[in-house]
Amino acid sequence: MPTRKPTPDGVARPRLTVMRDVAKLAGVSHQTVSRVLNNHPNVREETRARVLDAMRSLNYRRNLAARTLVTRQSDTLGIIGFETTLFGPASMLHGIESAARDAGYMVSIASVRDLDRRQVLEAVDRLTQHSVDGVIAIAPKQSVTHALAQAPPSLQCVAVGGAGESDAAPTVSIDNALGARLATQHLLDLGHATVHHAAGPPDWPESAERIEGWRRTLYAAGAVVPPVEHGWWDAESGYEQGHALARDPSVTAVFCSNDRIALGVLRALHEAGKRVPDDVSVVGFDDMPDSGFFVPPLTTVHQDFGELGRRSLALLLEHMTHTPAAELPPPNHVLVSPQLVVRASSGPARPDCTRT
Amino acid sequence: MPTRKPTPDGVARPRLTVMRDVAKLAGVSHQTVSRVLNNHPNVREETRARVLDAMRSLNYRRNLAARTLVTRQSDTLGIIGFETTLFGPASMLHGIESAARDAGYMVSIASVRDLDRRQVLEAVDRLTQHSVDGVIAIAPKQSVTHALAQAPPSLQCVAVGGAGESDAAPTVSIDNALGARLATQHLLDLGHATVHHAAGPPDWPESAERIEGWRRTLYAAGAVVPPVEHGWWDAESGYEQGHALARDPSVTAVFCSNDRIALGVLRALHEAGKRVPDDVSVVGFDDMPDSGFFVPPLTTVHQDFGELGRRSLALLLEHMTHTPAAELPPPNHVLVSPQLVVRASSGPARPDCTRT
DNA sequence: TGCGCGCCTGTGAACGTTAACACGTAGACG
DNA sequence: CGTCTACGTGTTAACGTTCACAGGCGCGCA
Repeated sequence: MPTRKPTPDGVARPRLTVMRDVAKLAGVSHQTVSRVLNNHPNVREETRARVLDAMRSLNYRRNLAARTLVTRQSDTLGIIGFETTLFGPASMLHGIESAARDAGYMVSIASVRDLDRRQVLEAVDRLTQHSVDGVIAIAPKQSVTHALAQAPPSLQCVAVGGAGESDAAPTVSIDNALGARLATQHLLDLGHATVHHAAGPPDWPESAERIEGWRRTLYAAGAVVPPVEHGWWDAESGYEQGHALARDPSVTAVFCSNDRIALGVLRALHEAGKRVPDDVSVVGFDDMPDSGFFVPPLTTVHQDFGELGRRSLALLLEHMTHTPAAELPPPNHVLVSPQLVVRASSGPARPDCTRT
Repeated sequence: MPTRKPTPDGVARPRLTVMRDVAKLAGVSHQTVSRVLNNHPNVREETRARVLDAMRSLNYRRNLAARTLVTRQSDTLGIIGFETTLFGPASMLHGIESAARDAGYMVSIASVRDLDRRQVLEAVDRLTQHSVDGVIAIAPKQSVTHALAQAPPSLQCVAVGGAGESDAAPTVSIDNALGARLATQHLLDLGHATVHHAAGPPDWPESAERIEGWRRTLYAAGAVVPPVEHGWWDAESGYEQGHALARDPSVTAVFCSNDRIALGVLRALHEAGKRVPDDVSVVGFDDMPDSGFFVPPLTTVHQDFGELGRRSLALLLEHMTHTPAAELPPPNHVLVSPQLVVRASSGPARPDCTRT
C-alpha cells in the first residue's frame, strides 16, 4: 500500500510523503494542508494544529520543485561571482548569503572566469533556467553591469562592488573617492608635501575612482600630482611599484590602492633600507583581516564587505517587491562610506620634506 | 491566442514558451522535443535539426522545475559552508563550483554560523527541500561529519577539508601530518636542535593533526618536544604566541600552524629585535596568496585548496553514480599531499645552537 | 508471404504543488 | 424571515516536464 506503482523493474523508488499523506492522516483535504503551509488565515486553529501534528509525525517536507512549477518563483537568488577566492568578493558573497537566509531565500552561485558580456549572459541564463527570483552580480567591471541590462526584463538584477552610478542596473558600492580622499588627506595633514599612489589595474572602476579621489585631493591642496604606475591587485605588483618608489628620494608618502599592494610596497621599502613610517609613510585600502599585523601595522581605509553584501540583498529585495503603483521607487544607487583606520605605517613627514 | 487564460484581474502573466510551442512550430509532438533535449538516440537527424531550429527561433528555455518534479533530480549540488570568508574555505568553494559547472551542475550554498549538529542538519534540510542531488560540506570539525551521517541515506554527502578517516562520511582532506613533517624536518635539516610550534585551536582536527605530525618528527629525530601553546587561526594569536617565543633564547625555529599565525610571529620577533632567519627561522602552513611577500618571504607548506575542492566534487559524483552492482566501490577517503615551499624565512641554525 | 525486430514517433498519464471556484454554515442586518 | 457576507473547507484544473506504452513503417529472414 505504500507504493502505488509496482515499477516493472522491481526497483521501487522510495515513495516520499506528500501532501496527500499528511491530509489523509489529519483527516482533511490536501488543499487545507497547503493552506496551513502557506499561513493562509482562514484555517481553524484546531485544524491547523492537527495538520501540523500530522506533518511532524510523517516528517513531511514540502516539494519545492512542484511549488516552483506552479508559482513560478523559487525562493532562490542567483549570484554571479568573479574571483570569489579573494577576500573582498568572498566576504560579499558571505554577506549576501547570510542575509538571504534570514530573508528566507536560498542562494545559487554561478561564477565566471572572465568578465566579458558573453560569459555573464551565460551565467544569467544558467540561473534563469533554475528559475531564480533575482540576481546579484559581484561585478567589479562595467562590462558586467552592461551585460546585466540585457537580461530578460522580468529578472531583477543588482550589481555590487564595482563602480557606482551606472544606469544599466541598480548598484551598491563603496565610496571609493571618499576613501581615497580620507587616505590622501590624512597623509597631507601629517605634513607630507605630496602623496604618491600605487594603483591597481587601470580598467577596474574601483581603481579608477580611487585614483580620481586621490588626484582631486592633491589638487585641492595645491600639491603636485605625481605620475601613476598601474599594476594588478596583488603584493607582487606592489613590490614592483615599491622598488621604483624607493629609488626616488622625494617620495615620503604612498597611498596604495589595496592592502596587498601595500604589503608589497612595505617589503620593497624595507629591502631598500627605508624605514616606515620614519622615512616613508604607507596607507592601504580594504583593511584585510591581518593588515594590523604587517610590519609595521598598516594604516588603511576600512571597507565593510559584509555590509556591502547585505545592502545589495536589501536593494534587490526592494526592487523585486516594488510595484509601479507604490509611492516611492527604491533607490538606484547605494553608496557605502569607508572609514580611515590609523595604525603605525603612517607618520609625520621629516622636517626637511615638509611642504611649504 | 498567445494567452490561454484571460486572468480575471486583467494582469496576464507573460506566458513563457514551452515544449508544446516548440513542438507545434517544428511540426512534431512535445515528446519528440523532449527527446531532442535529452539527446535521445532515436530521433531522425532531420527532425532533430528542425526542432533545434524551432527552439532557437522561439528562444526556448526548458523549465527545470518541471523536470526536477518528475525526475527527482535537480542537477544541483548543495554546499555547506563555514567561515567562507577565509582564504581556504573560499578557495575550496570556488574549486567545487567551477568543477561542478564543468560537470553540468549548479551549486547552492547554505552556510552555518556554528558547527554544531543542529545547525548542520538544518542546512542539510534546507538543501534537501531544494532537492539537491548531493552535498559537500566544507567541514573543518568532526561534529559536521557526524551530523552528515544523520542525513537521509538517499542523499550522498562528502566532507572536505577537515580530518581524514571518519567512517561517518566520505572525506577529502590534506595530509596534515605529512605537511607538518615536511616543515619540521626541513628545519631540523638546517641544523636546529629542535622546533617550536605555534598551534591553532585545539579542537580543530587540522590543528591536531599538524601537532601530531610535528611531534612525531621531533621524536623520530630524538629532539626535545617543547610544550605547545594554542590559539586561533589569525595573526593576532600568532603575535601573542610570538611574544612568548621571542622571550625564550633557546627558540631558534618555529613551525606555525598557518600563514596568518606566522605573520603574527614574524611581527613579534621583529619587535623583539630578533632577525629572521638569522636568529630564528619561521615556517608557515597554507601558502596564502601573498605569503611570498611577507618580511622576509615566508617558507611554508603549500596546500592546493582548489584541488581539494575539485577532488571532493569528483568523489561526490563517484559516490552518487555508484551502484552496488559495480565492481569496485569508490574510495571513502582521499588524501591530498601538500608541498614544502622554501623561501627566505628559514635558514641554518647559528653554530652555537646546532644540536649535537 | 508472413513474421519479427529494429527505428522513429505520438498519446496519455504521472510528478506534487498552488489557484480558482464552489459549497455549506453561521452571524449580521434590513 | 430573507439576504448578504465572512469563514472554513473540499473539488478540480492547471503548471511543464518525463516516463510508459502503443503504433507505423521498413527491412531482413525463413
